[in-house]
Amino acid sequence: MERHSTLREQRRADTQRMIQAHAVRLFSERGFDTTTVNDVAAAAGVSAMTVYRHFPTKEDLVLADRTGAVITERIAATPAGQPLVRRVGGALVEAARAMTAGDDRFLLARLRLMIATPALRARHLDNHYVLQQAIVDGLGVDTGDPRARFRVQAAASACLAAMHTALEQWAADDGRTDLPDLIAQALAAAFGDETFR
Amino acid sequence: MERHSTLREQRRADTQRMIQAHAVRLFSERGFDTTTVNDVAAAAGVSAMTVYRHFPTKEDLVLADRTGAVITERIAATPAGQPLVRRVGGALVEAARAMTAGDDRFLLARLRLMIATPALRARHLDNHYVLQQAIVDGLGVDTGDPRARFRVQAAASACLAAMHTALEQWAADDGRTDLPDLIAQALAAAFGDETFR
DNA sequence: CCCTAATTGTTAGTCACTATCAGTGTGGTA
DNA sequence: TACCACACTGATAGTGACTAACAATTAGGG
Repeated sequence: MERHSTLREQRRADTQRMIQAHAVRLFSERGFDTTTVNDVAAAAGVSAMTVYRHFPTKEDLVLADRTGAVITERIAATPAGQPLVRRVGGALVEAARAMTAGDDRFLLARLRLMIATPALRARHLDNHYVLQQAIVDGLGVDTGDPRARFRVQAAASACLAAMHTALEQWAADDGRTDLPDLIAQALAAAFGDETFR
Repeated sequence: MERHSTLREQRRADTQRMIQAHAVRLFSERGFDTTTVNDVAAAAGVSAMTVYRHFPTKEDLVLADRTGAVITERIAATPAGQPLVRRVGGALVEAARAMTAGDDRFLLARLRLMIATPALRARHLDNHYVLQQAIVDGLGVDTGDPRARFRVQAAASACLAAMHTALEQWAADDGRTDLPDLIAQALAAAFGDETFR
Protein backbone atom coordinates (compact mmCIF):
# COMPACT_ATOMS: atom_id res chain seq x y z
CA MET A 1 0.00 0.00 0.00
CA GLU A 2 1.42 3.30 -1.06
CA ARG A 3 1.35 6.09 1.45
CA HIS A 4 0.51 8.64 -1.26
CA SER A 5 -1.83 7.81 -4.05
CA THR A 6 -0.47 8.72 -7.46
CA LEU A 7 -3.97 9.37 -8.74
CA ARG A 8 -4.75 11.76 -5.90
CA GLU A 9 -1.49 13.60 -6.47
CA GLN A 10 -2.33 13.86 -10.15
CA ARG A 11 -5.77 15.32 -9.46
CA ARG A 12 -4.32 17.70 -6.90
CA ALA A 13 -1.67 18.90 -9.35
CA ASP A 14 -4.32 19.36 -12.02
CA THR A 15 -6.49 21.43 -9.68
CA GLN A 16 -3.51 23.60 -8.77
CA ARG A 17 -2.62 24.20 -12.41
CA MET A 18 -6.24 25.03 -13.21
CA ILE A 19 -6.55 27.54 -10.35
CA GLN A 20 -3.19 29.11 -11.15
CA ALA A 21 -4.09 29.46 -14.83
CA HIS A 22 -7.31 31.31 -13.97
CA ALA A 23 -5.47 33.45 -11.43
CA VAL A 24 -2.69 34.53 -13.80
CA ARG A 25 -5.23 35.26 -16.54
CA LEU A 26 -7.40 37.40 -14.25
CA PHE A 27 -4.41 39.19 -12.72
CA SER A 28 -3.06 39.98 -16.20
CA GLU A 29 -6.44 41.24 -17.38
CA ARG A 30 -7.58 43.25 -14.36
CA GLY A 31 -4.42 43.76 -12.33
CA PHE A 32 -3.18 41.93 -9.25
CA ASP A 33 -4.35 44.37 -6.59
CA THR A 34 -7.78 44.94 -8.10
CA THR A 35 -8.55 41.21 -8.38
CA THR A 36 -9.69 39.47 -5.20
CA VAL A 37 -9.02 35.86 -4.27
CA ASN A 38 -12.78 35.39 -4.37
CA ASP A 39 -12.73 36.47 -8.03
CA VAL A 40 -10.10 33.82 -8.75
CA ALA A 41 -12.04 31.19 -6.85
CA ALA A 42 -15.25 32.04 -8.71
CA ALA A 43 -13.49 31.92 -12.08
CA ALA A 44 -11.98 28.55 -11.21
CA GLY A 45 -15.33 27.25 -9.97
CA VAL A 46 -14.11 26.52 -6.43
CA SER A 47 -14.44 28.15 -3.04
CA ALA A 48 -11.94 30.64 -1.65
CA MET A 49 -10.87 28.10 0.97
CA THR A 50 -9.84 25.66 -1.74
CA VAL A 51 -7.62 28.33 -3.27
CA TYR A 52 -5.94 28.93 0.07
CA ARG A 53 -5.50 25.19 0.62
CA HIS A 54 -3.47 24.98 -2.61
CA PHE A 55 -1.74 28.38 -2.41
CA PRO A 56 -0.90 29.75 1.06
CA THR A 57 -1.00 33.38 -0.09
CA LYS A 58 -2.40 35.36 -3.01
CA GLU A 59 1.16 36.01 -4.18
CA ASP A 60 1.84 32.28 -4.43
CA LEU A 61 -0.81 32.09 -7.16
CA VAL A 62 1.75 33.81 -9.39
CA LEU A 63 5.07 32.82 -7.82
CA ALA A 64 4.61 29.10 -7.22
CA ASP A 65 6.86 27.04 -9.45
CA ARG A 66 9.72 24.56 -9.28
CA THR A 67 12.48 26.85 -10.58
CA GLY A 68 14.27 27.18 -7.25
CA ALA A 69 14.26 23.43 -6.70
CA VAL A 70 15.54 22.80 -10.22
CA ILE A 71 18.40 25.26 -9.75
CA THR A 72 19.52 23.82 -6.41
CA GLU A 73 19.38 20.31 -7.86
CA ARG A 74 21.60 21.34 -10.76
CA ILE A 75 24.02 23.05 -8.39
CA ALA A 76 24.31 19.87 -6.36
CA ALA A 77 25.03 17.91 -9.54
CA THR A 78 27.84 20.26 -10.56
CA PRO A 79 31.47 19.13 -10.19
CA ALA A 80 33.14 21.00 -7.33
CA GLY A 81 36.36 21.66 -9.19
CA GLN A 82 35.15 24.50 -11.37
CA PRO A 83 35.09 28.19 -10.40
CA LEU A 84 32.06 29.24 -8.34
CA VAL A 85 30.63 31.53 -10.97
CA ARG A 86 30.91 28.84 -13.61
CA ARG A 87 29.14 26.27 -11.43
CA VAL A 88 26.28 28.59 -10.48
CA GLY A 89 25.96 30.13 -13.92
CA GLY A 90 25.85 26.75 -15.62
CA ALA A 91 23.08 25.61 -13.30
CA LEU A 92 21.08 28.78 -14.00
CA VAL A 93 21.32 28.31 -17.75
CA GLU A 94 20.31 24.65 -17.51
CA ALA A 95 17.41 25.50 -15.22
CA ALA A 96 16.25 28.15 -17.69
CA ARG A 97 16.25 25.50 -20.39
CA ALA A 98 13.99 23.34 -18.24
CA MET A 99 11.75 26.32 -17.43
CA THR A 100 11.17 27.33 -21.03
CA ALA A 101 10.32 23.76 -21.99
CA GLY A 102 6.71 24.39 -20.92
CA ASP A 103 4.26 27.12 -21.90
CA ASP A 104 6.21 30.26 -22.72
CA ARG A 105 3.20 32.57 -22.75
CA PHE A 106 2.24 31.47 -19.27
CA LEU A 107 5.76 32.01 -17.94
CA LEU A 108 5.85 35.39 -19.66
CA ALA A 109 2.56 36.49 -18.10
CA ARG A 110 3.79 35.47 -14.66
CA LEU A 111 7.09 37.29 -15.14
CA ARG A 112 5.33 40.48 -16.22
CA LEU A 113 3.19 40.38 -13.10
CA MET A 114 6.27 39.87 -10.91
CA ILE A 115 7.94 42.87 -12.52
CA ALA A 116 4.95 45.20 -12.50
CA THR A 117 3.42 44.45 -9.08
CA PRO A 118 5.42 45.63 -6.04
CA ALA A 119 4.00 42.98 -3.71
CA LEU A 120 4.94 40.24 -6.16
CA ARG A 121 8.33 41.73 -6.85
CA ALA A 122 9.16 41.77 -3.14
CA ARG A 123 8.18 38.13 -2.72
CA HIS A 124 10.05 37.23 -5.90
CA LEU A 125 13.21 38.89 -4.62
CA ASP A 126 12.80 37.11 -1.30
CA ASN A 127 12.60 33.82 -3.18
CA HIS A 128 15.85 34.77 -4.90
CA TYR A 129 17.42 35.47 -1.52
CA VAL A 130 16.36 32.09 -0.16
CA LEU A 131 17.66 30.51 -3.36
CA GLN A 132 20.94 32.37 -2.91
CA GLN A 133 21.37 30.89 0.56
CA ALA A 134 20.56 27.42 -0.81
CA ILE A 135 23.14 27.93 -3.55
CA VAL A 136 25.77 29.03 -1.06
CA ASP A 137 24.99 25.99 1.09
CA GLY A 138 25.01 23.71 -1.96
CA LEU A 139 28.39 24.95 -3.07
CA GLY A 140 29.90 23.50 0.08
CA VAL A 141 32.15 26.46 0.86
CA ASP A 142 33.54 26.72 4.37
CA THR A 143 31.16 29.15 6.11
CA GLY A 144 33.42 29.57 9.10
CA ASP A 145 35.73 31.97 7.31
CA PRO A 146 34.03 35.39 6.99
CA ARG A 147 36.09 36.32 3.94
CA ALA A 148 35.03 33.18 2.07
CA ARG A 149 31.40 33.76 3.03
CA PHE A 150 31.52 37.36 1.82
CA ARG A 151 33.07 36.25 -1.45
CA VAL A 152 30.66 33.43 -2.24
CA GLN A 153 27.59 35.47 -1.24
CA ALA A 154 28.64 38.29 -3.55
CA ALA A 155 29.33 35.86 -6.39
CA ALA A 156 25.99 34.08 -6.01
CA SER A 157 24.19 37.41 -5.80
CA ALA A 158 25.88 38.65 -8.97
CA CYS A 159 24.88 35.46 -10.81
CA LEU A 160 21.26 35.79 -9.73
CA ALA A 161 21.26 39.48 -10.61
CA ALA A 162 22.49 38.59 -14.09
CA MET A 163 19.67 36.05 -14.41
CA HIS A 164 17.16 38.57 -13.08
CA THR A 165 18.24 41.23 -15.56
CA ALA A 166 18.09 38.65 -18.35
CA LEU A 167 14.56 37.68 -17.29
CA GLU A 168 13.48 41.32 -17.44
CA GLN A 169 15.12 41.69 -20.83
CA TRP A 170 13.37 38.52 -22.01
CA ALA A 171 10.00 39.81 -20.81
CA ALA A 172 10.64 43.16 -22.49
CA ASP A 173 11.43 41.27 -25.72
CA ASP A 174 8.09 39.47 -25.35
CA GLY A 175 9.92 36.14 -25.14
CA ARG A 176 11.22 36.33 -28.71
CA THR A 177 14.81 35.66 -27.70
CA ASP A 178 16.09 32.38 -26.32
CA LEU A 179 16.05 32.66 -22.53
CA PRO A 180 18.92 30.27 -21.71
CA ASP A 181 21.07 32.01 -24.30
CA LEU A 182 20.14 35.42 -22.90
CA ILE A 183 21.08 34.35 -19.39
CA ALA A 184 24.38 32.99 -20.72
CA GLN A 185 25.01 36.35 -22.38
CA ALA A 186 24.22 38.18 -19.16
CA LEU A 187 26.61 35.97 -17.21
CA ALA A 188 29.29 36.37 -19.85
CA ALA A 189 28.88 40.16 -19.83
CA ALA A 190 28.98 40.27 -16.05
CA PHE A 191 32.02 38.08 -15.63
CA GLY A 192 33.80 38.53 -18.95
CA ASP A 193 33.59 34.87 -19.82
CA GLU A 194 32.23 33.49 -23.07
CA THR A 195 32.09 29.89 -21.90
CA PHE A 196 28.50 30.14 -20.71
CA ARG A 197 27.14 30.46 -24.18
CA MET B 1 4.87 83.01 4.73
CA GLU B 2 6.61 79.72 4.65
CA ARG B 3 4.75 76.90 2.96
CA HIS B 4 6.06 74.37 5.49
CA SER B 5 6.46 75.31 9.08
CA THR B 6 9.72 74.15 10.58
CA LEU B 7 8.05 73.73 13.95
CA ARG B 8 5.32 71.53 12.47
CA GLU B 9 7.93 69.42 10.70
CA GLN B 10 9.81 69.08 13.95
CA ARG B 11 6.73 67.92 15.85
CA ARG B 12 5.82 65.55 13.05
CA ALA B 13 9.30 64.04 13.01
CA ASP B 14 9.18 63.66 16.80
CA THR B 15 5.83 61.87 16.61
CA GLN B 16 7.19 59.53 13.96
CA ARG B 17 10.28 58.71 15.99
CA MET B 18 8.14 58.11 19.08
CA ILE B 19 5.75 55.77 17.28
CA GLN B 20 8.59 53.91 15.56
CA ALA B 21 10.43 53.47 18.87
CA HIS B 22 7.37 51.93 20.50
CA ALA B 23 6.77 49.75 17.43
CA VAL B 24 10.32 48.36 17.27
CA ARG B 25 10.29 47.72 21.02
CA LEU B 26 6.97 45.86 20.90
CA PHE B 27 7.93 43.90 17.77
CA SER B 28 11.22 42.87 19.39
CA GLU B 29 9.49 41.82 22.61
CA ARG B 30 6.42 40.04 21.26
CA GLY B 31 7.27 39.38 17.61
CA PHE B 32 6.20 41.25 14.48
CA ASP B 33 3.35 39.00 13.41
CA THR B 34 1.85 38.64 16.88
CA THR B 35 1.80 42.39 17.51
CA THR B 36 -1.04 44.36 15.95
CA VAL B 37 -0.90 47.94 14.72
CA ASN B 38 -3.51 48.68 17.39
CA ASP B 39 -1.05 47.46 20.02
CA VAL B 40 1.57 49.85 18.68
CA ALA B 41 -0.93 52.70 18.59
CA ALA B 42 -2.04 52.01 22.16
CA ALA B 43 1.56 51.85 23.39
CA ALA B 44 2.33 55.14 21.66
CA GLY B 45 -0.83 56.71 23.03
CA VAL B 46 -2.30 57.52 19.63
CA SER B 47 -5.02 56.08 17.43
CA ALA B 48 -4.36 53.47 14.73
CA MET B 49 -5.21 56.06 12.07
CA THR B 50 -2.38 58.27 13.27
CA VAL B 51 0.05 55.38 12.90
CA TYR B 52 -1.11 54.80 9.33
CA ARG B 53 -0.83 58.51 8.56
CA HIS B 54 2.85 58.43 9.49
CA PHE B 55 3.69 54.91 8.21
CA PRO B 56 1.83 53.62 5.14
CA THR B 57 2.24 49.97 6.12
CA LYS B 58 3.05 47.99 9.24
CA GLU B 59 6.38 47.01 7.68
CA ASP B 60 7.36 50.67 7.29
CA LEU B 61 7.34 50.95 11.09
CA VAL B 62 10.56 48.93 11.00
CA LEU B 63 11.98 49.71 7.56
CA ALA B 64 11.55 53.48 7.35
CA ASP B 65 14.90 55.25 7.33
CA ARG B 66 17.08 57.46 5.16
CA THR B 67 19.75 54.88 4.30
CA GLY B 68 18.75 54.53 0.66
CA ALA B 69 18.71 58.27 0.12
CA VAL B 70 22.10 58.65 1.80
CA ILE B 71 23.63 55.98 -0.41
CA THR B 72 22.29 57.43 -3.67
CA GLU B 73 23.47 60.89 -2.62
CA ARG B 74 26.98 59.57 -2.01
CA ILE B 75 26.96 57.73 -5.33
CA ALA B 76 26.07 60.94 -7.13
CA ALA B 77 28.94 62.72 -5.38
CA THR B 78 31.46 60.09 -6.49
CA PRO B 79 33.91 60.92 -9.28
CA ALA B 80 33.02 59.02 -12.44
CA GLY B 81 36.55 58.03 -13.25
CA GLN B 82 36.92 55.22 -10.73
CA PRO B 83 35.90 51.60 -11.29
CA LEU B 84 32.21 50.88 -10.68
CA VAL B 85 32.77 48.63 -7.71
CA ARG B 86 35.02 51.19 -6.06
CA ARG B 87 32.47 53.98 -6.51
CA VAL B 88 29.54 51.95 -5.18
CA GLY B 89 31.55 50.32 -2.40
CA GLY B 90 32.91 53.64 -1.20
CA ALA B 91 29.41 55.09 -1.02
CA LEU B 92 28.17 52.08 0.96
CA VAL B 93 30.96 52.39 3.52
CA GLU B 94 30.38 56.14 3.92
CA ALA B 95 26.63 55.61 4.27
CA ALA B 96 27.24 52.98 6.94
CA ARG B 97 29.32 55.52 8.83
CA ALA B 98 26.41 57.94 8.75
CA MET B 99 23.95 55.19 9.78
CA THR B 100 25.91 54.11 12.83
CA ALA B 101 26.27 57.70 14.01
CA GLY B 102 22.86 57.41 15.73
CA ASP B 103 21.52 54.86 18.19
CA ASP B 104 23.24 51.55 17.54
CA ARG B 105 20.87 49.49 19.72
CA PHE B 106 17.87 50.81 17.80
CA LEU B 107 19.47 50.05 14.44
CA LEU B 108 20.42 46.60 15.72
CA ALA B 109 16.88 45.84 16.86
CA ARG B 110 15.50 46.89 13.49
CA LEU B 111 18.07 44.79 11.63
CA ARG B 112 17.25 41.73 13.71
CA LEU B 113 13.58 42.11 12.89
CA MET B 114 14.36 42.45 9.18
CA ILE B 115 16.41 39.27 9.29
CA ALA B 116 14.02 37.19 11.39
CA THR B 117 10.66 38.22 9.92
CA PRO B 118 9.92 36.98 6.36
CA ALA B 119 7.52 39.82 5.58
CA LEU B 120 10.10 42.39 6.63
CA ARG B 121 12.92 40.59 4.86
CA ALA B 122 10.98 40.62 1.59
CA ARG B 123 10.30 44.34 1.86
CA HIS B 124 13.91 44.95 2.87
CA LEU B 125 15.18 43.08 -0.18
CA ASP B 126 12.76 44.99 -2.39
CA ASN B 127 14.18 48.23 -0.98
CA HIS B 128 17.63 46.93 -1.91
CA TYR B 129 16.41 46.21 -5.43
CA VAL B 130 15.00 49.72 -5.81
CA LEU B 131 18.26 51.06 -4.43
CA GLN B 132 20.17 48.92 -6.93
CA GLN B 133 18.26 50.48 -9.79
CA ALA B 134 18.89 53.96 -8.36
CA ILE B 135 22.60 53.12 -8.11
CA VAL B 136 22.71 51.88 -11.71
CA ASP B 137 20.94 55.06 -12.83
CA GLY B 138 23.22 57.21 -10.70
CA LEU B 139 26.35 55.65 -12.17
CA GLY B 140 25.40 57.05 -15.54
CA VAL B 141 26.24 53.95 -17.54
CA ASP B 142 24.82 53.66 -21.05
CA THR B 143 21.71 51.50 -20.57
CA GLY B 144 21.23 51.00 -24.29
CA ASP B 145 23.91 48.34 -24.50
CA PRO B 146 22.61 45.08 -22.99
CA ARG B 147 26.12 43.87 -22.14
CA ALA B 148 26.88 47.05 -20.18
CA ARG B 149 23.56 46.80 -18.37
CA PHE B 150 24.16 43.18 -17.45
CA ARG B 151 27.61 44.03 -16.16
CA VAL B 152 26.64 47.03 -14.04
CA GLN B 153 23.58 45.30 -12.59
CA ALA B 154 25.65 42.33 -11.52
CA ALA B 155 28.33 44.60 -10.02
CA ALA B 156 25.79 46.66 -8.07
CA SER B 157 24.06 43.51 -6.87
CA ALA B 158 27.33 42.03 -5.68
CA CYS B 159 28.16 45.22 -3.76
CA LEU B 160 24.75 45.25 -2.07
CA ALA B 161 25.05 41.54 -1.30
CA ALA B 162 28.39 42.20 0.37
CA MET B 163 26.79 44.96 2.45
CA HIS B 164 23.84 42.72 3.28
CA THR B 165 26.09 39.88 4.44
CA ALA B 166 28.12 42.36 6.49
CA LEU B 167 24.92 43.68 8.10
CA GLU B 168 23.91 40.14 9.05
CA GLN B 169 27.38 39.49 10.44
CA TRP B 170 27.20 42.75 12.39
CA ALA B 171 23.83 41.80 13.84
CA ALA B 172 25.14 38.35 14.74
CA ASP B 173 28.10 40.04 16.49
CA ASP B 174 25.58 42.14 18.44
CA GLY B 175 27.07 45.30 16.95
CA ARG B 176 30.42 44.84 18.66
CA THR B 177 32.41 45.26 15.46
CA ASP B 178 32.67 48.46 13.46
CA LEU B 179 30.01 48.33 10.74
CA PRO B 180 31.75 50.50 8.09
CA ASP B 181 34.92 48.49 8.58
CA LEU B 182 33.00 45.22 8.30
CA ILE B 183 31.38 46.35 5.05
CA ALA B 184 34.78 47.36 3.73
CA GLN B 185 36.10 43.91 4.61
CA ALA B 186 33.16 42.26 2.85
CA LEU B 187 33.74 44.34 -0.27
CA ALA B 188 37.46 43.61 -0.18
CA ALA B 189 36.82 39.88 0.22
CA ALA B 190 34.29 39.89 -2.62
CA PHE B 191 36.40 41.83 -5.07
CA GLY B 192 39.90 41.11 -3.88
CA ASP B 193 40.66 44.73 -3.23
CA GLU B 194 42.06 46.13 0.00
CA THR B 195 41.44 49.76 -0.88
CA PHE B 196 38.04 49.86 0.78
CA ARG B 197 39.44 49.52 4.24
C1' DC C 1 -19.23 -3.01 -1.55
C1' DC C 2 -17.60 -0.62 2.36
C1' DC C 3 -14.37 2.15 5.00
C1' DT C 4 -10.94 5.31 5.65
C1' DA C 5 -9.05 9.50 4.40
C1' DA C 6 -8.33 13.25 1.35
C1' DT C 7 -10.72 17.09 -0.42
C1' DT C 8 -14.00 20.63 -0.33
C1' DG C 9 -17.56 24.01 1.36
C1' DT C 10 -19.47 26.97 5.01
C1' DT C 11 -19.28 30.01 8.67
C1' DA C 12 -17.39 33.09 11.83
C1' DG C 13 -13.65 35.62 13.09
C1' DT C 14 -8.99 38.55 13.17
C1' DC C 15 -6.31 42.04 11.30
C1' DA C 16 -4.16 45.21 7.82
C1' DC C 17 -5.62 49.00 5.49
C1' DT C 18 -8.85 52.78 3.36
C1' DA C 19 -12.34 56.41 3.03
C1' DT C 20 -14.83 59.83 5.16
C1' DC C 21 -16.34 63.17 8.37
C1' DA C 22 -15.84 65.88 12.27
C1' DG C 23 -13.16 67.94 16.10
C1' DT C 24 -8.86 70.23 17.85
C1' DG C 25 -4.93 72.81 18.26
C1' DT C 26 -1.22 75.54 16.26
C1' DG C 27 0.97 79.17 13.38
C1' DG C 28 0.78 83.06 10.85
C1' DT C 29 -2.10 87.33 9.94
C1' DA C 30 -5.26 91.50 10.27
C1' DT D 1 -5.01 90.21 20.57
C1' DA D 2 -8.45 88.10 17.96
C1' DC D 3 -9.05 85.36 14.08
C1' DC D 4 -8.60 82.14 10.46
C1' DA D 5 -6.71 78.65 7.57
C1' DC D 6 -4.81 74.33 7.84
C1' DA D 7 -2.26 70.52 9.55
C1' DC D 8 -3.15 66.90 12.65
C1' DT D 9 -5.95 63.66 15.01
C1' DG D 10 -9.92 60.58 16.22
C1' DA D 11 -14.07 57.78 15.35
C1' DT D 12 -16.68 54.97 12.36
C1' DA D 13 -17.73 51.91 8.76
C1' DG D 14 -16.12 49.15 5.29
C1' DT D 15 -13.06 45.91 2.13
C1' DG D 16 -10.18 42.08 1.57
C1' DA D 17 -6.48 38.67 2.89
C1' DC D 18 -6.16 34.94 5.75
C1' DT D 19 -7.31 31.37 9.69
C1' DA D 20 -9.87 28.03 12.57
C1' DA D 21 -13.25 24.73 13.08
C1' DC D 22 -16.82 21.72 11.63
C1' DA D 23 -19.68 19.40 8.35
C1' DA D 24 -20.34 17.24 3.84
C1' DT D 25 -18.73 14.88 -0.06
C1' DT D 26 -16.01 11.92 -2.72
C1' DA D 27 -12.76 8.73 -4.14
C1' DG D 28 -9.12 5.00 -3.56
C1' DG D 29 -7.91 0.55 -1.54
C1' DG D 30 -9.16 -3.70 0.82
